[in-house]
Amino acid sequence: MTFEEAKDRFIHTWGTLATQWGINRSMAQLHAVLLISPEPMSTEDVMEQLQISRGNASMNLRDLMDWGLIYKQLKVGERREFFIAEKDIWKVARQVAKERRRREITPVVDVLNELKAIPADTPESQEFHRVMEGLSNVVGFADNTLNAVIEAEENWLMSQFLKVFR
Amino acid sequence: MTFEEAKDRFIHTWGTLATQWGINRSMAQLHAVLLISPEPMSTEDVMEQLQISRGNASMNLRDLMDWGLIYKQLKVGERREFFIAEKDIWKVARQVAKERRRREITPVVDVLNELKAIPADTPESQEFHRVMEGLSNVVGFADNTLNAVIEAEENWLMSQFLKVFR
DNA sequence: TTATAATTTCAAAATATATTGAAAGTTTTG
DNA sequence: CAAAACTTTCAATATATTTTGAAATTATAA
Repeated sequence: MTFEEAKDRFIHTWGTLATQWGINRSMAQLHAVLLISPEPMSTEDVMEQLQISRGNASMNLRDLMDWGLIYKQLKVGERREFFIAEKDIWKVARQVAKERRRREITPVVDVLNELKAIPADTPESQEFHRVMEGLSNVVGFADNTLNAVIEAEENWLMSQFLKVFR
Repeated sequence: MTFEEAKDRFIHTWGTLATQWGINRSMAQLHAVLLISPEPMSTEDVMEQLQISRGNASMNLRDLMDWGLIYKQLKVGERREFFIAEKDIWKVARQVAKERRRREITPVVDVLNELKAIPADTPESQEFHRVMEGLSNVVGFADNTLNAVIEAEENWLMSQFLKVFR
């Protein structure tokens, strides 16, 4: 496999994976392209590399900035904006964990807490209560895990984790 | 909030959450309905409760069985098939972790290993190599975490985990 | 200030995904 | 075996999501 093929394969794989995660292909591929670029890239650059429209590039680059995965970079004497990706992959993971926690876990925790409070008098509502309790535990676990990733500023915590579950 | 409202809220919330995770609404709602039902339900039952078509119910019930989240149950003297959900929520979590690992993590691990092997001679390919190494580590971490959930047969392992990251 | 360059917005079009429902298939019963 | 009861399949339809591209907006330079 040549280097060019490898790049394409990575960009393509990243895009496919992302769609399974509710992230659109363009956004994932933009991220992939910027991740492996040693140089800042302009909007034109990424448009050309991925063969996507200006609007698409603009919107998804902005989303990537909202996620904290890429930054704008200005070049002196250049009017255009350039973009660079966050290259610390653990930081990327922390950002993603943080966003997903905020968007997906927190609302569910709130709903489950509300639903746990429903009186459990009939067989039906008792079953319901049991299920809500169980889900609370599992979601709490997911929440803890994401938090562990988010809070892990130093490597020792990560390596300790890896040790426990070797 | 009445019990009926709580049920609806749960079914709706579960369906919404699922779409963010690449699981379709019907499948998630079918799962929710069966989870909180103390009794086995027939296809007709779930069709009526969720107001979905026969084909939709049939296909998604089958998918849920493939995921190991629900089971068929036969009633004596009944010709129809009934369905019950796996009620052990930790088992549900393990099943989901197992499926997602198989479908999402494993293929990425393979691709990354392949791409890590690309010679790193130019600045571009060196950057590429660095990124692949970093991603390998992060994906490896996700893989370990999912494995921990999958392998956790006993509660002590889970509680130990929770302790580490309190 | 005006012209120019670059970026953002958003309605329309394209694409992808989910759902329906009727026909085909399967299993059970008499 | 044939009829009835039930389940599955899949082409057509509906819905949701993504992408485009041109117009509007904003920022910079002359």
